[in-house]
Amino acid sequence: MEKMRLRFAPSPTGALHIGGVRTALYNYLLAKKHGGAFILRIEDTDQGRFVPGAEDYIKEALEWFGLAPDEGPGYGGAHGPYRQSERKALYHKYTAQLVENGRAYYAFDTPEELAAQREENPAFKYDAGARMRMKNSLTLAEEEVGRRIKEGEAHVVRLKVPTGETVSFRDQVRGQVSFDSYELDDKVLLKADGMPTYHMANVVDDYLMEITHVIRGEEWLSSTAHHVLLYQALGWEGQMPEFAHLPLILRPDGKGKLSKRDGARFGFPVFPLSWEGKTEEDSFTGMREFGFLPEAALNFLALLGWNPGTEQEIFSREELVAAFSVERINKSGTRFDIDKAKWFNQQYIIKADTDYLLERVRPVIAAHGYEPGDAFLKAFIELMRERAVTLDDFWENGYFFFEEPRAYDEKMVRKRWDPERKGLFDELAGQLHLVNNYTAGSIKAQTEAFIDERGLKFGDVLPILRLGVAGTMKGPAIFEMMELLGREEVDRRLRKAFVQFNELK
RNA sequence: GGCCCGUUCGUCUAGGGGUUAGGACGCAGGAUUUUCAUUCCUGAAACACGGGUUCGAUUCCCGUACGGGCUACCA
Repeated sequence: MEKMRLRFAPSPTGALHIGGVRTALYNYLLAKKHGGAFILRIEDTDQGRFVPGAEDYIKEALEWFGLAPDEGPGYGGAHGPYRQSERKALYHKYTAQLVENGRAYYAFDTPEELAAQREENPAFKYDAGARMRMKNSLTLAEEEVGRRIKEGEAHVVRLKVPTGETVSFRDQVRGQVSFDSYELDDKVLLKADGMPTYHMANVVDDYLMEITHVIRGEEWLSSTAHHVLLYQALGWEGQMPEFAHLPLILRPDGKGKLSKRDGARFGFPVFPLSWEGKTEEDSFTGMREFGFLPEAALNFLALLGWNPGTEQEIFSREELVAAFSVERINKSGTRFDIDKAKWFNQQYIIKADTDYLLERVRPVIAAHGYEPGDAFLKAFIELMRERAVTLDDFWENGYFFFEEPRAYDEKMVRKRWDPERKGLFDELAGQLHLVNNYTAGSIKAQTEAFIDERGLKFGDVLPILRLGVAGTMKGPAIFEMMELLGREEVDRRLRKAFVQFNELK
């Protein structure tokens, strides 16, 4: 069997959203499963929508997820160039061939004229029924056409869709899909600016790059009929790739496909990495910056529209490669569920290697101005990992490991603190300060002895220590926390807290 | 509007002519942890509707409804 070759072909029009990442992932998984190649192709044929930096963003995002392409701009490969803007000559060659064979034609109708047509008739389609009324090489005399082109008049090349045919193809996700050719319009193949449209470029490149399988979003399903027609017109039916159209990723409320705005609208990231747009409206927080682990995000994404047929939920990239199959891709649209994504992230944080987490938590803490040593940070991570859903939570829920509590949980202080007992607690603090060997075990033993001796209950003392040290009732085991913080720091915090508790009361 | 695609708990899904319709997230309750979280247990929660076909349909067929996509010299 020939080598499998799959491509991910985004257009550099801005940040790549999560649906695009999933498309890339599925392409990657299928390629790797069969020892094939995963190719990145940049579809930069729309000069009006080109956004500088978008290509780098796409590459960085893929690499963050561990989906580095085998071929692509900057990655090498024998089928380049991998930017469509650098392949213009190819598209010209094949469109010329199509015109010559009578499968395409030149059209001189201006955008304004077409707009006017649609104004008049909103259902207007430039198709077999309309083309003989338009200004093109089918209706104009040959000399006239030659003259216009020679004089540099703006023109496009359009596909001449045959009449009376049924165009059908087998989609690997949806099965047989058919269209009557009279439904199909004469798509523009080559634009007036000399760039190809997606339809032309995608067919030419997939053929030239020997792409065997096309996995893309469902938004392409309708135009696949045109692509099939193009393969036929070019004489490449035999080399036509397999198609698999993925269900769309829907907004959390199910109203339409997920779009750029939805991140801001629903308050969570729908992009892999943050993006600095020209305006605030055009800037987004990424999953990375939100505190997601790439492995977790990838795992979550893989299960959005595909399932292994088993009850396994947690998959490493390697396991995904092994388990993936196109047959198990779902047909229906899928909503982006941030709660599930967070759950995956939490699971990954709990199970991650400490050293791995160390490198990811360090910057989170450093962002707040603290650069503790590895030993401290590792101990901190072990204490906090079950309490963090995102990497940011290490700071949010554990900042008191680095600085004094910003505030005390007043409600709890009022509930647990008795001003009469300040002396008693000062005494306890004093005893703890003097404990030999400041470890969780000995601090605990000393506290227990104190409780016993004074006829107290754990509930009288532990919450007070916790509140004094962390300010909150939420957090890791109190004695472990105290050990990590150290004798002097704990003593300072406790003394200060008891004074403040009296003021609060 | 036209064409194409879809429809199992709130969400992601398994399943498939006869099942107590299974799992996961979330939610509720409980156990463990004298906090929180984790972990474990329990619970509520679904086959869009109408016709067929069939001894029997959630499952197959046809409609309807609903949802989505496309309908650009955007991808």
